[in-house]
Amino acid sequence: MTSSKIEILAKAAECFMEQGFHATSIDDVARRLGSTKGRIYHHYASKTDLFFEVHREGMARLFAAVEPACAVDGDALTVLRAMLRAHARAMLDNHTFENVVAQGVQLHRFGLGPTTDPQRRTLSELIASRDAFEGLFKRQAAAARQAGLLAELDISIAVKTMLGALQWSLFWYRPEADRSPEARDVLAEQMVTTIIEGLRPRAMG
Amino acid sequence: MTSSKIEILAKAAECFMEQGFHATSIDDVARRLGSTKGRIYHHYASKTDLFFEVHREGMARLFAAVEPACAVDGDALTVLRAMLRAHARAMLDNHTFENVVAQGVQLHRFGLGPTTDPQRRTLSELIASRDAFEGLFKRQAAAARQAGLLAELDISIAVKTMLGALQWSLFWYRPEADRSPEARDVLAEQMVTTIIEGLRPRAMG
DNA sequence: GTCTATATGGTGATAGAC
DNA sequence: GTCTATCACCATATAGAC
Repeated sequence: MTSSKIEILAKAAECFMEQGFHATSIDDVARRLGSTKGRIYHHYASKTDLFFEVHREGMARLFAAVEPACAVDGDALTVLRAMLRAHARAMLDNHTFENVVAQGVQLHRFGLGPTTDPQRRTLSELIASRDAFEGLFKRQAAAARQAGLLAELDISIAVKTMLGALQWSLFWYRPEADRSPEARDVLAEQMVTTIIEGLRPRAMG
Repeated sequence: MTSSKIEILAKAAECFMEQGFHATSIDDVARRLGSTKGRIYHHYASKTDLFFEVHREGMARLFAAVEPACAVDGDALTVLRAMLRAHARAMLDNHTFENVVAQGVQLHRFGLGPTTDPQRRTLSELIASRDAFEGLFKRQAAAARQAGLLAELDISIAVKTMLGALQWSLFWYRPEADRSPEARDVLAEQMVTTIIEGLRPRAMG
C-alpha cells in the first residue's frame, strides 16, 4: 500500500468516525487531506469502497494485536486474559479505525442499501472476519471453562458481554487527551481486571 | 402526547436505528407510516427535532426502569445489582429507542453540524441527562465500595466498563427473534452475573 | 391533519485539462 | 496523480389545496 493510500485511509477514518458514513462527503475527506476529491477517486472507486478499506484495516489491526496473545505461555485463563488485554489495548490504540469497524457491522446488519454485488461480497467477508475474531475468544473461553478456570456461564453471552465492555470504549475514550502508551496500558488493565475478577471482592487473591 | 405523535416517534426510531440519522430521510419515515411527510412536519418542526424527541423518550425509559431499582431493600451491592438488572432489561426492551440514544451521544461528541441554538441546547440537556444516569451507578458503586462490598477498582472506569457491557447489546441483540419477557429476564441476568461475579469461579457461592 | 407540489441546496461520480 | 468543471439525483423544508 502506497503512503498516499494510507494517508487517505487515515483521514477518511477520522471523517467516518466523526460524522458517520452517510454524513461524510468525499469533499469532507478531501478537505481534511488538503486536496480535492480527484485525488481520492484516483485511488478508490467509490465512497463505499473507501469505507470498506478503512474497515478492513481496522480488522487487520485487531487480529495483529490479539493473535500473538493467543500463543502466550500459561493456563487457558492466562491466555484469555492476555487476549483481552491485547484487544483492549488495540481498541484504544486504533480508536478511529475501530469506530469505523463498528459502523460497518451496523451497515451489514440492516442492509447497505444500493450497492453493487462485489461490494456486498466484500462486506460479507469483513463480517465473517469479525465473527472469526469473536470466535477466538469463544474458543479460548470454552477451553478455560473446561479446565475449571472459568465460572459456569453461558459462553456465548459471557464473551459478548466481555468484549462489549471493552468495545464500548469506542464511545467514551478520548485519544486526543494526551494518553501515553503507559496510560493506555493502565486503562486496558483496569478494564480487563473489572471483567475477569468482577465487581465483588475476593477472599483470597 | 397524542397517539399520532407516539406512532411517528416509534417508526422514526426504527428508521434512525437501521439507517442512522443522516441516511434516514423524512420520506423514509413517512413511507414506514404509510403516509407522506406532510404528516410528520405537521407534528415536528424538523428532522433534527424529531430525532431529539426519540432520544428524549429513550432516556425517559431508562430512568423509569432504573430509578425504582435504586430504592430496593438490601445492602449497597444488592441495590447496585438491581439497578444493573433493570438497566440490562431496559436496553433489551427498548432496543430501538436506546440505539437512537447512543447515536445522539455520538452526535453531541463530534458536533452536530448546522443546527440552531435551541437545538444545541436541547441536545446538551439530553447529554446532561445521560451523565446524570451514569452518575446514579457511580454513586451506588461508590457506596458499595465504601461498605467493603466492592473490589478496589477505579469507580469511574469500572462503571463505564460495566455499563458498556450491557449497552453493547445494542449491537448484537435481535428483538425480532421471538424473545419472551422471560427470555429477556434470563439474558439480562446472565449479563449482570458476568459483570458482578466476573469470569473466574468463586470458591464459595 | 394530511396531501401535492416545488424551491433550494448539497452529493457521488465522471470527463478531461495539466 | 491531482485538479477543475459539470451532471444527475436526492433530501430538507415550505406553500397552499383539501
